[in-house]
Amino acid sequence: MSAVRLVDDLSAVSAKAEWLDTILKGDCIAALERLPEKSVDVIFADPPYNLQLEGDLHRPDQSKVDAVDDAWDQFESFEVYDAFTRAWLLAARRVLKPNGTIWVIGSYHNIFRVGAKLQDLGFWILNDVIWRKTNPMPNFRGRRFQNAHETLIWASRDQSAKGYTFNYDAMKAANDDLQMRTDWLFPICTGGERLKDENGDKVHPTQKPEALLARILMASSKPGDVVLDPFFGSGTTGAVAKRLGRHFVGIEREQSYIDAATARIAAVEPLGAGETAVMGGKRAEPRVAFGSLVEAGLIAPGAELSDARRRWTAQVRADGTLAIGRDAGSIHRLGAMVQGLEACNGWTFWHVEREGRLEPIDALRRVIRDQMAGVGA
Amino acid sequence: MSAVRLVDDLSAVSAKAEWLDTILKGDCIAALERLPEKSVDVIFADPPYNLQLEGDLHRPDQSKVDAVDDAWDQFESFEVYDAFTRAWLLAARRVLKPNGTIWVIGSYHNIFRVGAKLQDLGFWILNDVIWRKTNPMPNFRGRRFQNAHETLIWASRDQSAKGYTFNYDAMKAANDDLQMRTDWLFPICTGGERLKDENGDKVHPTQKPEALLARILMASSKPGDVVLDPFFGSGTTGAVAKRLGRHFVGIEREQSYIDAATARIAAVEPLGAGETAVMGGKRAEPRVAFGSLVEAGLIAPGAELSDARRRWTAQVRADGTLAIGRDAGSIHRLGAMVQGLEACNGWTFWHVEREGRLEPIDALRRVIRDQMAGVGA
DNA sequence: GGGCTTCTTGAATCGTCAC
DNA sequence: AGTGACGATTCAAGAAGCC
Repeated sequence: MSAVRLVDDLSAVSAKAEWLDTILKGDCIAALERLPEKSVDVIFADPPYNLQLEGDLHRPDQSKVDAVDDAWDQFESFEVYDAFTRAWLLAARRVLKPNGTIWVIGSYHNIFRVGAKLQDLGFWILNDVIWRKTNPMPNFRGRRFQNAHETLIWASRDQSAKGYTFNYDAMKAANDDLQMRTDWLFPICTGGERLKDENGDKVHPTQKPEALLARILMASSKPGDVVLDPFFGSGTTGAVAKRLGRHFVGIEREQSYIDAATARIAAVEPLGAGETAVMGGKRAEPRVAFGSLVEAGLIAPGAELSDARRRWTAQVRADGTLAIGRDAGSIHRLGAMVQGLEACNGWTFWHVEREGRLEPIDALRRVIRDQMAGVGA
Repeated sequence: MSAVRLVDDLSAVSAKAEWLDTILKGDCIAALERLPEKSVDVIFADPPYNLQLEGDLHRPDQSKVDAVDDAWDQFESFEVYDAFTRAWLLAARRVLKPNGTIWVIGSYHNIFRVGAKLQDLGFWILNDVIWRKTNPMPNFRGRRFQNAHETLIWASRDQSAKGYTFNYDAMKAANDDLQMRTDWLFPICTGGERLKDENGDKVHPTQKPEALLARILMASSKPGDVVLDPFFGSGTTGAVAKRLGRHFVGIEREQSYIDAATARIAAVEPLGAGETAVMGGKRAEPRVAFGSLVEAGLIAPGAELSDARRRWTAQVRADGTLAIGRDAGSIHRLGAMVQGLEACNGWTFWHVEREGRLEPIDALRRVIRDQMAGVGA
């Protein structure tokens, strides 16, 4: 590293410090353009829904439903909404790191337009996720199904971006050891979590539950990552990011929302590093070559390996390869060969006999890894 | 009615007779253009998803996943897919009655484009509905969330069309007297319902479950209505429409699918008029429940329920209601009615005969609940 | 037959690293 | 940038096989 680059880095860090963990006031697109490119790991966006409400809606008891009729949710036409969507998605894409991902939440009023535009701009959809509401608002007129969900789209920056963060093992563990599905069940934001002003009115009409953001950030970010929310509103994204040990950047136009979010986030107590750590699986473990087991004396050259049912056996050679008759190769290649398959995980396929029982050689790899961890500690 | 109008009507009926309850062979758009305008009550469309698969996918046991790689699912680009979508939606809109509605099913690969195009063409989205799968294919590589749902869009022809059919009370009654929500739980189509050819291979790669179509048609059509499916495939729409006393029209290009669908539909026994009747609109009338058991086939429409001492019996109907003579209602209400009580838990009151013994229907509900356990949350 | 295990399969945009 | 080696990864049902 040269001194010049070091200065560059320092200036970048310094520039970062100005906007990390802050709320930028102003228009979403203009603010996005002020941020450095490729600087954000995860974007969560809850854009205006373009609700096309005609007149007021009344409950059966004639009470008026407090509809989302704020000025920021009014668009003249689909064309105008599409142009707005395209503009902010483009600006968001510029600030996203190459391996960053974006989440957008919406309802049937806008989500189809957002999804199509995401695809048009080159984003690559990874999943659509359904937030099933335990307590949705009823359909008061009885003319449709009760609208009981919202839709989230999760997308990477490009089709070719394979290095995005997905904490698969953590998600699976949190779901009783079953893969996390695309249908999530959460209550809507009510009670003590719902921000109210001094009159007892809700601060923001569409405040999202923290549990939803927590799952999103636990699934697709790492501690220390930068999380951007271009429609910050009451700051749920910032509050959850801070609590989970992620940095946040919020963009918001309305001062009343900024005030509420600022106070809210200030009151958040971050969890400790141990609590926010992401559970990693085998993928996160350091690589160990089979040969190093032989070198370490955990398996002697000449030892015999077999599969779990003792259908095939192979001999360990001093160079860390296996041999069956005249054939030789890696533990993986020979495992594939004897089974007639394209591929094979030799670590779990091959076993060694210890005290009369067959044990996968993966258990020996564990020994090596524990030794490595012990040295590092 | 004048004689002229009567003749016109007759000729219309005569013309109808040629295509009602038939499968039209040929290109979807060309066939749609041969149908009279404003002649269809409900359209159910399962268009190609444009899956964009690249390499092979293997399960952890190295077996190869049988991908949907048929020629009909291949499109050169989003632009080509959009043009295709626009063309068939326009042709479908012409044949739809002014108060008709359209259902389209898709996945995240295509549904956003379909939804946006629906809006562009003037359709008015009533709901998006989520089909949650009890048994979806896992994500074998652990790189994303398990894709556990598909999305349906339900739309009317115009924003101004307020007279569309929605059997609100029947849906509510079938859902334990709660409004039917937009998240529906069904298994994918397997077992005896899945059509196989003489080699035991599946006839169609994406056959939809009949329970899904049953709910759609029970919700949005009346007996005698005309139901059109422009991507008929193996004919699930036709089979369910016939069983429920609706007319169907199918459009399909491939002869093998037509042959399978023809035989399948010929074997369907229509239910009696009493079983397919939808409950009247009066909200004060007794209501019913347990529709999901019926949709799931755990209890067949027409089956007889009785109380533990066989003092009373009632008949199950396709919309999830019970009938005793001229009376109809939820399991709770009819249980109360026959006993002369204010309230009654129909789940424990009503029994079904299995292997000569009476078993409370609550035991069947447990089956459904077991399906739901472990899902979501 | 019954209970148990094993096998099969489903609309799927399903790697990463070193050389 | 292209190539090849490493080695990580699955849930629910129904059907079939086995004692």
